[in-house]
Amino acid sequence: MIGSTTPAATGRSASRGRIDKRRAILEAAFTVFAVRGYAQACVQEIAEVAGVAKHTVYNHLNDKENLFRHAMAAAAESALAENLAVVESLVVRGGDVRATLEDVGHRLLRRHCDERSWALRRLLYAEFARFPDLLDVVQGGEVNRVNDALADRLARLSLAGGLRACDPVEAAEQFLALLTGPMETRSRLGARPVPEAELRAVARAAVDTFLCAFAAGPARGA
Amino acid sequence: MIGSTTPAATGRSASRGRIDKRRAILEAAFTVFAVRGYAQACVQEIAEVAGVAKHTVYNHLNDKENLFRHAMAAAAESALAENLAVVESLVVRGGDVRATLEDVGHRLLRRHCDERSWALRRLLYAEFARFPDLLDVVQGGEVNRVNDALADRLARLSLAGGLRACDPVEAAEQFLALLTGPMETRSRLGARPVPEAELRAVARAAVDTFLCAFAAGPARGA
DNA sequence: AGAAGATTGCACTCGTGAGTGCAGTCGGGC
DNA sequence: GCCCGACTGCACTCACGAGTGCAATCTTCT
Repeated sequence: MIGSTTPAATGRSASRGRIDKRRAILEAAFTVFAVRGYAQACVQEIAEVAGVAKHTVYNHLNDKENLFRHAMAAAAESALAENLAVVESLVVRGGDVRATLEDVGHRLLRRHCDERSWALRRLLYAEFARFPDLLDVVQGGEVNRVNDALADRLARLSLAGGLRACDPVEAAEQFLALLTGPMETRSRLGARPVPEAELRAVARAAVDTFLCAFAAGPARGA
Repeated sequence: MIGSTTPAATGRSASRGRIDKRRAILEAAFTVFAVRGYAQACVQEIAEVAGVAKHTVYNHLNDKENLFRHAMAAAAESALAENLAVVESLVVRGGDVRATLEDVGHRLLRRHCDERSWALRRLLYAEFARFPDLLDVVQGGEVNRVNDALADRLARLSLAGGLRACDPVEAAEQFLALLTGPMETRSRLGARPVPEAELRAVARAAVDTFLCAFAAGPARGA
């Protein structure tokens, strides 16, 4: 969606119409903001991409600022939901902790590396100085809550004997760090699409190291 | 320097003068860009902060774009030098690998969390879409070279028996990830000044986990 | 059909900031 | 003392984009 240059992904066919223009506007806004940045993005273009008149944009969201905030919030919310869904799926099956962690890690990495996620992070970094509250809207929900959810799961895993006793929050923090840290360089801020195999390799390496530190008994790397 | 609001850190006393105005301009430019972002920063203000006439800015650097690029390059270069200096100091002393790693990790974290570094990263993220070559100027030198230098040191450490045999590049990657990853949330994109004790704790935790995975013999956490 | 509200296209105001031109000033070298 | 080049202050042009007003049109509800 982000990379799309086609003018109206949502509402061109029903050009003059009814549907949820608002959603189309927010989506288009995020797309354009992602490409141009806040200041360079002009409302006119957002309206065009949304397949809507500029006036309509101002009808739904009064300001460019408001538009930006809501677009970011919407994007963050959907990204958060995706990540949480992945984390929630981390359940203690038979006893194959390694495979489970690798799978979850890999899926988290895929989310982390897609275009929308990178755009969200770039915009957050970019406009954070001018929109300090953005951090609460985006980061507060995005990173912290994923970390907390992961900590919950790791705690369960620990109690079930899959991991050694540890501070689950710290463990989650390090697991996520081992996953996402290496991507900063590998995907060039999202400019380079990282092949699946590489994602898998990074996830495997992260789990290797993670399990060396946190596995329950006589654990050992691959 | 970044947080300073005083108009001329370098060249106000010798207002009409000779010295290296250019350096003052680049520094002022980075300061202003860091606070306002590229688009919102106006050349007039940069000139004022540098203690220089707007015209002089255009004399030294033709464009706002050029100004931005050079300011970023200068800031990145100095940041890189600082980080490399820290990594270079990682030498195999007696045999206290853990203490050495913790010290280096802690100093890297301090660099990573200071205002200039965060500003540099924020600007890179922010304007990367409009200045794709920025990544070569900044990131190419910044992250990769620090990683490479660290990999060199870890390889030496490994040969000397301080670490188990491993891919030093991957080890360096994970060590840096364990260090910087947790800071993303803890310092709120650089808005929250992280206390020394916390930096030290993160460094210790990173080294703990790192050594669990990469220590030579019968290594074990703290 | 008719009314109400949303939507549209267009033209407009207004502020802002990049970049330039010019005339005057300063400082150092000859 | 004088010249040259860098620097300065000021006023100016110009492009761009946010936000508004208005009249016409469409959609939907009754």
